[in-house]
Amino acid sequence: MSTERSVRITFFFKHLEGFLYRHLECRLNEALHAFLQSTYGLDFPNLVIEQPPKVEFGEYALPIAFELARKLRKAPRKIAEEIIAGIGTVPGFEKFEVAGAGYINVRVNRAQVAIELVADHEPAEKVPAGKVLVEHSSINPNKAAHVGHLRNAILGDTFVRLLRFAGREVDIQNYIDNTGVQVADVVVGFLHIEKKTRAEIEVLAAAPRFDFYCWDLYARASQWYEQDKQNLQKRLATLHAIEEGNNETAAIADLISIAVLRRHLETMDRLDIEYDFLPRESEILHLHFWDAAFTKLKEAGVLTYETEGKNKGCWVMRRAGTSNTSNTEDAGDQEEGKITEEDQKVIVRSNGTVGYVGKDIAYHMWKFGLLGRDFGYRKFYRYPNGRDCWISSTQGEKNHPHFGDVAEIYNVIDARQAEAQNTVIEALRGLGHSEAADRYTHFSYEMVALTPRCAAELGYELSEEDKARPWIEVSGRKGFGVKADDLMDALIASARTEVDSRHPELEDAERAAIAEKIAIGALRFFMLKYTKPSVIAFDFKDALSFEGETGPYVQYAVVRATNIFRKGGFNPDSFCRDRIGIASSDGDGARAVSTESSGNAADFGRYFEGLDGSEIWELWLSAAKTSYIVAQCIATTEPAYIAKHAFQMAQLFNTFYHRHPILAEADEGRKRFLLTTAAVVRRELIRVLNMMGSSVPTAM
RNA sequence: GGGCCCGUAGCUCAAACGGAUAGAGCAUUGGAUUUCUAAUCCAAGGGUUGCAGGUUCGAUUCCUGCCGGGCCUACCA
Repeated sequence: MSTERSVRITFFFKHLEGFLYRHLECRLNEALHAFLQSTYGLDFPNLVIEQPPKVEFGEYALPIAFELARKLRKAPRKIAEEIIAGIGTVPGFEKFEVAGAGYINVRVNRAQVAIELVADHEPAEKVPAGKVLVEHSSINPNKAAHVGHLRNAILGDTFVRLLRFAGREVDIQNYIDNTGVQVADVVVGFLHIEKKTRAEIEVLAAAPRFDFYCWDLYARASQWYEQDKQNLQKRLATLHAIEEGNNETAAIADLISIAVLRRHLETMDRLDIEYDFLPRESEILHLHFWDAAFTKLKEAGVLTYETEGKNKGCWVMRRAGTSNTSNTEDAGDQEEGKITEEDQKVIVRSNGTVGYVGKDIAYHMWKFGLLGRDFGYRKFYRYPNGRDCWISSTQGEKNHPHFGDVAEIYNVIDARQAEAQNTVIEALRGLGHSEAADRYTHFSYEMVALTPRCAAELGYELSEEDKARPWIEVSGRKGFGVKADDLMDALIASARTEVDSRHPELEDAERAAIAEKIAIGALRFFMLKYTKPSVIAFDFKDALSFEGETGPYVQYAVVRATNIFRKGGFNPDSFCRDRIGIASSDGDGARAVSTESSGNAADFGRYFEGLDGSEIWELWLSAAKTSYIVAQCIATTEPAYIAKHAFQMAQLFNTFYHRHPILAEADEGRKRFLLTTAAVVRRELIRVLNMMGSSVPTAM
């Protein structure tokens, strides 16, 4: 395990460039991998690299020696020593040391990381080929969006931003189910309960917050069905008329769904959430996507025709998650591929109509470019920034962007639909598109429910049983829930009260703008701080909080950093460039930035020494982790990590801010170092907030 | 009945791949230099990680069983 070998190993590093946390981790991984391979002939496909519990232990920790102890029949400490002796030097690392019973703690070259950060130099990544499609929101266009939809849209939009940060090209789609029962119910409400004419509905649809009107009407329609079961016939007739198209009822349904859809886009635009394309179920129907899919599904034997039992006359497929590996003894008795009734999912009903899973299969074949058909496209909505959002249409415009035909898809859909999603995946697999199925991710998350207390606040009467529940599910049918716009209004009003009392000197418009940024920042952070499998039991008290682990806490850290530069007469955005600017042209910052003047990046090493230095280093380290966290978020489809990261960095910054009065610092070199620290952290915080879809107010 | 998810401090949540003393926020209590500083900072108390086994050098994490809760399980979408 000579150094010669180490040098040779070094030669094969794929990630020679980069000194940020993520690059160093990759390089450490490769160095270790190569060493274990060449020395012990062992291959570890996924080596564990941890983060030590405390920064004093270093930046990385390797528990590998414990794992090797058994295989090599040696003490872990001994193995750890061997590895350290054999691995030699790795660029960017300063020291490997044995700790505890056999950990290898790894220290990085702090100054080198700092130089990289100051230069804001992120080496070009090898980005996987192909486009990514993220589908999110997908709100039924029959009533106002509520808190549950906010969670969906915020998760989806943040994931899009994370992917784009990682260099991926992303299409954002919002699937619109405009021909289903939910829309039919509102149509029934207008035509049969309120007995409105088309002209009257048109007037209502043009009024502000038409979706709120529909919210109530939808709940009334549900009640109306319960009053008299005969009324359900109206629903059925309406549904048929809508699916059929080309009639007055369908036209009214279209006008309603379009108006509500516009409201949804406006609501989401308040959160800076945009879409590229809105595929609608009506086009999946009218452009006969299903026919094309049906033929292929039959040919591939994915669908089977039932000739008896409760699903007689239906085309069914195996429900995902049910086992088709029947006991071998039984196999002889049963026909090949026979699915028990319980495990059957009806795709085509006995009356020949297709259910939503079938339509979803066709839609997903289209997404991967496997259907052989395409939508028509027309422009639908223009965002304030000038970008267009397109919608599906039977007859489209000639020139339109190319949608679909993507390499990977992520569907942001709540956990209740896991089985349906998995059934679509299995259908793709059954069609022989395993590689597509493997790149199909159901981005599953749990619902937003309301705490019993919150429900009571909203004026709902609760049974004793309900009061004892941890949460109560939102129900559109009952009109039970918190509307997205109402929540945003409440947040803005609450933030506004605070801003008014803190900054009476500011103009009204500026105070309004500040309150809005705080409100949106709070909301987005709130929806992101919970991990996906956690049900959010919504409560106004938690959501309206602007202190502690919240979005405004992070925004405030940035405002504080900005204040330092303003008071000091510096430009925070160009501060780092001005420090390092001239020197980094030959690509190697470490050498190029010499120690010609104190306060240069290369000088930073000494400021990281000692206890005080280590504390500041922890802040730099956090700032260096952004791309690492992003990669982790994408790999685990978990945006919560980015919120956690933002909070932790802000927390470290606030401590730093409190401990070091920067502008009062007498030592010029040290002052510049502290300013650079603030500039770098500020930049990273803004970057991370942008990924979470929020921006920073001018004052707080 | 079957499938999926959850159970961690008084409350709300973290702890990717099994790893070092299980961490935050809120709430409670006590403190913070007229400063770039209070939407902030520091400190204290608070834990048998639902229960019982198993695997492992090591389990909040993996396996089995039980207890408690949620969701899915329509010729609805």
